[in-house]
Amino acid sequence: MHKFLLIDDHVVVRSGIKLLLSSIFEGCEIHEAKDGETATAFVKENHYDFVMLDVQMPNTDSFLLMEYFKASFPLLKVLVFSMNSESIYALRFIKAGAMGFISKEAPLDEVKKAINQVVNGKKYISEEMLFVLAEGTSASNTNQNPFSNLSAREFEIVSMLLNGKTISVIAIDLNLGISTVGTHKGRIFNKLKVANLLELKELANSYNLK
Amino acid sequence: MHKFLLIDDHVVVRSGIKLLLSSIFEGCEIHEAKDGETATAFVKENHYDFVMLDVQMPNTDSFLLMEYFKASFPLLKVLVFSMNSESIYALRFIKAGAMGFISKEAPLDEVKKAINQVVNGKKYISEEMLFVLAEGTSASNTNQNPFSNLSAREFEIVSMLLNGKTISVIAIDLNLGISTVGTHKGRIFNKLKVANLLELKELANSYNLK
DNA sequence: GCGTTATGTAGTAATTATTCTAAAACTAAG
DNA sequence: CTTAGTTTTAGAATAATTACTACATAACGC
Repeated sequence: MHKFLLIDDHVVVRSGIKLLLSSIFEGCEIHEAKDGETATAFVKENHYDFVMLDVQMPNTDSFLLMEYFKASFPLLKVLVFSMNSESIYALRFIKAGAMGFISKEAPLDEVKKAINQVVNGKKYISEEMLFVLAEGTSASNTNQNPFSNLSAREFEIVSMLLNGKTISVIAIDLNLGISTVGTHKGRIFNKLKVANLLELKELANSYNLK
Repeated sequence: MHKFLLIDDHVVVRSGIKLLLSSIFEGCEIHEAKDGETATAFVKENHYDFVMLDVQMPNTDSFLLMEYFKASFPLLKVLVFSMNSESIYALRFIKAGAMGFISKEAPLDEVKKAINQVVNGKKYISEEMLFVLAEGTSASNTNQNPFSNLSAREFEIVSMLLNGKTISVIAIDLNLGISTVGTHKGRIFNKLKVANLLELKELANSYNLK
């Protein structure tokens, strides 16, 4: 009989997934954890066919949790699902050993497919994810951290941007023309594939960058 | 027979709620809408016992949707549910005519209670909500949450800013002049005592606001 | 070494954002 | 119903940012 662990802080989400799982795997056993602490307690005591892990939970760093799972239970299959389809996260989770990554916005068929694949020990990566992965690896890029592709100057400017400095302030600080800093900023945004400061900040946070 | 409308962009959430509703109201009819457009089409064609409305959806301003419901179908009962338990939203939705507000983090019993109340034409307000309401009305307004000092429009714009939208995009979205939005933004920054978007984001995060 | 690509630098033009001011529109209190 | 305060709205002027182009160097691949 199948045995699953659902990790998500929202009751309704858990109910939804539970319903879905029950419909696919008749009579399966499903445990629910509302945070990382509960989850770790569960995995220590049980053997699960697979674990569904939500990305965003209060009081829980789900990426850390993922790493813990891989370190302590290397055979545990983890399917990560996220509110935002943000593929930035996806890549990191896959690299950290997740068997799949699916957005909560995905159609039901897609979710089912992902679950089935993972339960059968196959990796699941969505179309769009594949695309992003291809982009990322094609550039002979074994660099896990996108920030390491920045030049020294760019990195210097990134930190200042992350500290809330505007390009004109940065220009003064570094004795550069405003448009010079602007050019750097544009190139930084291109390299990191972010559209605005908030996305930059988010990306930086996800890499524990200050 | 009961007839409900679920408005939420996530399939799993809808499944969860659907399951819950079916368990309470045997044989009820449930329609699902994944965005505001679909939702408005539905309410025009049907009479619902009540509507469950998610706060955060892409391509949809749920607050605007709420106002539209109240304007066009004053008798329609709306139960708003939100990812973040933050009551700032709650107050605004209640003021705009929602019959209740419930967090997705709330225990199942609480959700059931809320649904039952609203279906029976009673308002539902949770314990913590009541507490906050009391605080808000008391004269000594040492409001813990600076965001509650924002006007409705300001609040609307803050959420959009936090979603990475620029002033000009917001202006188009809301059919306002660019300088209007700029004025709002300036006042928001003053009220919240932040100097830039990153600080705003940080403040918002510290109050668990999205 | 030589071509190619990445980096650091700006000027100029176009686009966007901010500030200041102020008029309606609305709300609440008297 | 009037008045005082708040909110929502912009125009105009100013300021800041971005986009595009350009060029000199530096680094890199073969």
